Amino acid sequence: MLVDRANVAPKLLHWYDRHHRTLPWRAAPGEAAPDPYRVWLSEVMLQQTTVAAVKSYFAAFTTRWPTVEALAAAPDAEVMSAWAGLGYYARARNLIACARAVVDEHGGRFPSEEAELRALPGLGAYTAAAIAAIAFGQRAVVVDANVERIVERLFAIAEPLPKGRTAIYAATASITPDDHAGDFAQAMMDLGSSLCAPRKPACALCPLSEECAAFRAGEPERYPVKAAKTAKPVRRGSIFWLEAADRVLLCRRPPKGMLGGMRALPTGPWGTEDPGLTDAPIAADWRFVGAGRHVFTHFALDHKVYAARMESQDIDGEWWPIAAIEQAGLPSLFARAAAIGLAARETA
DNA sequence: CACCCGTGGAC
DNA sequence: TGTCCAAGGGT
Repeated sequence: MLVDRANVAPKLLHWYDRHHRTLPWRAAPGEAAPDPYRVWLSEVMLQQTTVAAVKSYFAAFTTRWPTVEALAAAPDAEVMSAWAGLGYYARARNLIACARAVVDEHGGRFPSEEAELRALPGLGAYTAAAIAAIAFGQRAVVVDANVERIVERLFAIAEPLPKGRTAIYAATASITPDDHAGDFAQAMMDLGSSLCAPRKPACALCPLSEECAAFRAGEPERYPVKAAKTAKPVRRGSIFWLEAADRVLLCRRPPKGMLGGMRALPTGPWGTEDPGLTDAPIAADWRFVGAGRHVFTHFALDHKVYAARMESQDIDGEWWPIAAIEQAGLPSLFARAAAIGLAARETA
């Protein structure tokens, strides 16, 4: 027996009326659509990032830059610093570019058509569809990891990703309603984050269990089917805490690549061997003050932190007041290294 | 298509 | 402690 496609959206939307999450960027079901700027900002922040992590950043950004015009007018460095700690920093670079494109090319208003949204920096297939549906009430097929998992279970699609995406998109399209596509998409997210979770789905409470092929087959946890992961290599590097007159030397990372565009502590390239003091910014009386491991998406970095003082500030870089190091906008790796340098300073 | 790109919480 | 993974996009 096939899934009764016509039943899915009504059942899901009814469940959403009762069980929807209340979130700062979201309208309650049936309410007027929220400000497209806020929808866009939240969707970009939520890319591969948890709701819990996003909340404080969303509040800070919308307080400081309430409109897309305000954000477009902000200096790059301020936006990058405000994003520090949230990760995937290409999103922040694209956020700036997108805000300026909306102001310069669209008169400060986000386009309402999915295809036009898709052409903006940082907006891929998912985000463009989500904004079109949530902010503009368009019928758009919104497919993220939650939707993929739910749809694979509903239709028992066992073909591994990414090859299975074609079938998943078609199946999602077949259950997406003409009206309330925004609520439908958000309902799928809420269902995926609660009942239809990756592990131990709560099928007994699920409004779609009667329609679900995986549930009827007794194997909901079979999905999603994923390829095996490869082990993360370990790289090694040194990070340098160089201070002079109550300031510490910071630099800015190259615009692309790891932590691109972010303020940072000096560090050489990261490789398989411990570089020691090879890439130190200056010859000095360096002392080892601590070590750590930071795990990135596709490698881990074992790093050592070295500290030194010098008399002059005669070296290229940005001499940042140590007392304000928390405001430097350092990504987590360097924020932790700075904490090590700071602690060593107090015991020196 | 395969690979690159962060982070912190849950288990 | 290790593993998985969260509202993906760019190249």
